[in-house]
Amino acid sequence: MQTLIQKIRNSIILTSEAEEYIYSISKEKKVSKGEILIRQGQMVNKTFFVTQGSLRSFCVDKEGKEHTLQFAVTDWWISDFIAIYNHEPASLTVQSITDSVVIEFNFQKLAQIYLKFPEFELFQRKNLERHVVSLHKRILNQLQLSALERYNLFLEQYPNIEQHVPNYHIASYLGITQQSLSRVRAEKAKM
Amino acid sequence: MQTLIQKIRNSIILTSEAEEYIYSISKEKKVSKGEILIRQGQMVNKTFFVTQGSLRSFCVDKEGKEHTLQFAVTDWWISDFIAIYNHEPASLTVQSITDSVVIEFNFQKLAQIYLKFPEFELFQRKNLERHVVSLHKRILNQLQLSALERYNLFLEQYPNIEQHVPNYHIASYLGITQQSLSRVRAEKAKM
DNA sequence: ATTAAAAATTACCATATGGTAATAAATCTA
DNA sequence: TAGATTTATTACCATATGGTAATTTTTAAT
Repeated sequence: MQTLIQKIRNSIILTSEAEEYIYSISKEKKVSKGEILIRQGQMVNKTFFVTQGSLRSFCVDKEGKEHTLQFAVTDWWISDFIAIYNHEPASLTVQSITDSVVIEFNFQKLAQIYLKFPEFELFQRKNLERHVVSLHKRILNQLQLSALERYNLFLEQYPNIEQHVPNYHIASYLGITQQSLSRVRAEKAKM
Repeated sequence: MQTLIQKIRNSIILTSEAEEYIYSISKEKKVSKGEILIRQGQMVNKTFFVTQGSLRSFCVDKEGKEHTLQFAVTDWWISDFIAIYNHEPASLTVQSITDSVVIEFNFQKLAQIYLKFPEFELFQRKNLERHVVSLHKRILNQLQLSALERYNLFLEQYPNIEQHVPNYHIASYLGITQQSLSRVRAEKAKM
């Protein structure tokens, strides 16, 4: 929890009232490997801040194949923003990849923070700006890089995740099959 | 310009002082087809709001191939947010696809609006939230849909753009070559 | 330590998409 | 309207990635 508070203080001045409010609407939660926090098809009203471990969000297509939208490691937020924004059932599943610790927020209560403590608008705008930039980069990478290049970039961006995340999850993030990733890794090893 | 003012009023209460400030930091600009507003490699300090016509942002990879990140039609913003956010030269080119009218903002002056008129934080947060959701969808579509499915979705999302935008731009947005798009269209026509 | 389960690799062939090039169609311009 | 230019299509073959399935390796459980 201290890590989140610190993160907030990096953007804005956090009053003790606001800090108290944050504590009042959140709770720390230990989740074990494989546990599902948001399930595709169900209504979503939670957002999670990761303090330990790693999680991912993914959708399952009509053929049953999984596609990973996001990996979340320490200090990242994860939820199904599409569902929350559109007030519709989750199109994503959020699952813990390792034993993890998250801070769970009720989304509606979290949304009220902007009314009660308007300084959080700035905090959130900064978060969203950063997020938009990383999504733009992801899209450009997907458009112009080969599977090998995308994999190398992934290893740079998530230097420690490889030990914890099975390759087929990485493949589903990169937009290739696990077999293709395996081939890519074999080629890479040769070089 | 009225369309932007109206858009702002949909989110927040716009004081006359704020409205005046907006006028003072912006200028309407007519741009003709093919004109380049931001050039890859140069420093960026402008953001554009489209009131008429359509534009696109794209990068050119090492082999000279273009990859379209975004199409912007009436009521959309376009710039190179990666460059602005990271204070680095443009990685994108922003080009007018048709004769268009845009409102040009100096980005630094626009950024000051949050200090002068904090209500704009809410306005921008809403914009960014909507944008994040559409980017999440785009990534999921890219991961799970075939070229044909992505093309059909594109036609739904940009129902009128097809008449104005050459197919090779659409192809570069979908992540395929123009020849592949042509094949996809031929198959589609058969059905 | 042994067994079972999960994950990763490899091989084979299938398929979608890419690249080059030629042609056709559409659009622009004088 | 004629000619030039741009855009789109098509054909051919090449290549990257997908799908199925068998095998090996790693991890987890008893």
